[in-house]
Amino acid sequence: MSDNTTTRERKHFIEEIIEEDIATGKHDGRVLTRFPPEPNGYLHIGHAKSICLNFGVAQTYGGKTNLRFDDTNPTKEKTEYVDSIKRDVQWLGFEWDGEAKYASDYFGQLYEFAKKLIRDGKAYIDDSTAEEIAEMKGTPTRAGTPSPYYSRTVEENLDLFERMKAGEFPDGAKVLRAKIDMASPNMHMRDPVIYRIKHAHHHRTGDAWCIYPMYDFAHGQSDSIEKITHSICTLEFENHRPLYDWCIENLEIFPSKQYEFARLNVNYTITSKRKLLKLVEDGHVTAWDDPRMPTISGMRRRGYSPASIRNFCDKIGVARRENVIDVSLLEFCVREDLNKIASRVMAVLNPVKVVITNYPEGQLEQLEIGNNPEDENAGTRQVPFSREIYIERDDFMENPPKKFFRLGIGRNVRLKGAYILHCEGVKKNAEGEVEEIYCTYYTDSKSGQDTSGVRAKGTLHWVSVPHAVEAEVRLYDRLFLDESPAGHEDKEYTDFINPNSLKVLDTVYCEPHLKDAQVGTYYQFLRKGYFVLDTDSSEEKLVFNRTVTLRDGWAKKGKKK
RNA sequence: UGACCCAUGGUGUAAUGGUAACACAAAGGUUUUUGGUACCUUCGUUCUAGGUUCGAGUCCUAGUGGGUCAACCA
Repeated sequence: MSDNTTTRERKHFIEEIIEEDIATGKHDGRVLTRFPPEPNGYLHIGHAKSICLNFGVAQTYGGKTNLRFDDTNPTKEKTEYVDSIKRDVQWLGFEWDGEAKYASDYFGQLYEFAKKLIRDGKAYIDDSTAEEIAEMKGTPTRAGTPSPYYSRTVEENLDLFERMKAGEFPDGAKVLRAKIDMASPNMHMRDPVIYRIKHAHHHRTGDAWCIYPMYDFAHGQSDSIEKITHSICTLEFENHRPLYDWCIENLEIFPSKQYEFARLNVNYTITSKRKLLKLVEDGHVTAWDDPRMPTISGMRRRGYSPASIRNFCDKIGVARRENVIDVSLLEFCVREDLNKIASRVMAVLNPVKVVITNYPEGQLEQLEIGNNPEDENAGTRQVPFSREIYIERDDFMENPPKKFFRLGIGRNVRLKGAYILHCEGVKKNAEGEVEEIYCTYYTDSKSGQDTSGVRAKGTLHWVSVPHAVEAEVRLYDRLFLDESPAGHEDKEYTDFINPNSLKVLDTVYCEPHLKDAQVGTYYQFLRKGYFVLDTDSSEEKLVFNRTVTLRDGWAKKGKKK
C-alpha cells in the first residue's frame, strides 16, 4: 500500500518539506501526522485525499499518523459519525497509531492553557454580545476597535473564567478572548474568541463542561500535545496559521507546524458536509451511504475498491493551486483496478429470448468459462447452456447498419464461451416488438474447439433461460447535471439534481453463479460494466449496483453523429 | 479596495536556472471469443509587460486574473 513514492517518482511539496526537515535533523527525523475530522458528518472523497496524504507521507518516511476527532462543538457532533469515520479510514486501508484520540481528551489541559494566557495578561473575558464583537472587529480594510472589557484585571478575568466553567452564566453571556491585535490586517488576530459557553451535552465528556474551546484554541494545541511534526490542512486555514503559531509560542509548547494544500474539487460533485447532509435530510438521496453520494461509505456501497480511491488520490497530486478534477479520472481509476480484480460473469439487463432451433430440446451443457482474462489465476467456472437463452435486446437489430457486429437476420454472432449462432428470423407481438429470435447454431463451433471455419465479428453475453437467476439492478448516473453545482450565485446546488440519477431494472437475468454473490465481491457483468451486490439484498432478492459502465467505443461512435 | 495565497495543453500534476514530461479527457488507428483490456498516433506562444542571465516555466518588478479571511463553526 505504500504505492506512494514507489509508483510515483515525483515528490509533492509536502514531501519536499519533510525531506528537508529530515535532512536537517528536525525532531530527530521523526514524522508524526494526524487526520483530524470533526465528527459532524460522513467522510467524503475530499477527506480521502487528506487521509491518503497524511497517512501516505507518514508511511513513506517511516512515521505514524494519529486519528484525532476535533470534537469541540458538542451541538454538532455525534458518536454515529465517530464510528463511521473510523470504519471508513480502516476500509481505505490505513491504520492510525494507538487509540483514536479526541480534542475532548485535552479539555482539562486546554482549560489550563487558557488560564496561563489570562495570568500572563494575554486573554480577557468579554461580556459583549456576538453582534457587538463582530461590530468591533471591523472589516478587512478597517481596523477594529478595542472591547470595553479589554482592561479587566488578571484577577477579575481568572475569577470570571472559573465562574464560566462553573456554569454561573448562560450561553453567550461571556467569552474568553486572546489579546492580540485589533488592528491586524489578519482578521483572525483581532482578539479572537477562544472559549465560549455552551450548556450542551458532549458526545464524550457528557455534562462535565459548559465551556468549550474554539477551533483555533484547540487544534494547534492538540497537535502540540501529541507532538505532531507536520500538521497538514487545507488552504482555507492558511489565514489561521499566524494564530496557530501565536498560541504555541505564547503557551511555550511543542512547536508543531501547519502546512496547507489545496482541497479536492471534482466536477459534477459537491464535497461539503453541510450540503451533503441536506441531500440526506431533504430526501434527495436515501442516506449518507446512498451509492450516488461522494461519501466514502457511498462509494464503498457503489462498488469502488479502496485501491481505486487510493490510486485516484495519488494521481490527482498535492499542490497549493485551486483545482477541479474531472470525474472521469475517478471513473478511470475504478475501472483500472476493477479490470484487474473483478470476476467476469454474465447477466442480461434488458432481455429478449433466443430459441436455438437446431439445439435438442432438454439438452444441457455445462460450459467452462474463464473468470478473468486479466488474471490467469482467477480460474474458470461452469455455465449452463441450453436451447433457450436470453440476450440483450440491444444486441439484435432488424435492419442493422454494416458496422453493427451483433445479431441481425442472416448474420452470425459468437456467444461468449459457447457457439456461433446464425439468425434465421424473429417473432413479433401486436405492437411490432420483437418477442423471440430464432437462430441455428454451428454444431462444430464450440468455444475452444471450433473447427467450423465460420467467422463471427461480435461476441455476445447470454444467460440460459431455465437456469436464469432473477435480480434487481440499480443503474446510477451523476447526481448533478451541472459541472459546478455549488458554483452559481443565483442558483442552489439542489436546482441541478439529476432526476434520472437512479434507474431500477426489476428483472435482470443472471447466470446461476450469482445466486451466491456476496457483498464486497467485485463483478464485471460482461460487456455491461462493474457491479456489486447491494446491502439491500436478501435471501429472496438479489440487488446489484452498477459501479461504473465499461468504456464503450460503440456508443461513443453513435453519439458523435 | 487591506492581508495572505495562487497562475504550465480541455483537466490535473511535474520539470528545483540548461531539450516543457506524465496521467486523464478528446480524436484517429492496431490487436481482441467483452465494440472491454493492451498498444500506437495527434493535441502547449508555460497569464501579460519589463528586467537579471550565455541561457528563465523557474529569479526580480509591475500589471492582470483567480482564491481565502470580517462564525461564540471546523
